[in-house]
Amino acid sequence: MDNDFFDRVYDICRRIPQGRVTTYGAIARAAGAPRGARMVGWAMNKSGSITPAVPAHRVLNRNGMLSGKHAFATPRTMQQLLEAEGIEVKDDRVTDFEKLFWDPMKLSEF
DNA sequence: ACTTTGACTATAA
DNA sequence: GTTATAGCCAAAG
Repeated sequence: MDNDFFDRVYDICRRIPQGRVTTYGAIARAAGAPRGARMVGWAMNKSGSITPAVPAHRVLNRNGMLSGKHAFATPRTMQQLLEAEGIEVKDDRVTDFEKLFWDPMKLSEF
């Protein structure tokens, strides 16, 4: 694949089912950069400038916390989007995060 | 070209 | 349990 790491990240993010969430580490690992979790976040930040836009609100940190809420239109946007998908958010953290966690590699199934 | 920062993660105290 | 520090890699200043 000639796609850049960022493009691969975007592709994975678009594959996240609605009502599910994943972590930067999982995406980075699926993209071939297990140590590039921060780059995933950087790519997400750029997601507002790409097309089609990716559901960055479904990407959380390893703790299931809404680490990137401040990058949206308003810090509240991310939580609202998650709640709109049936995800319960409490104190900037997704409840039952482990239950809603979606592994991109599990779907790709090498 | 060099320094600083960042939507992270893991380990140590 | 939380807080601090280090490792990581790429983009922005």
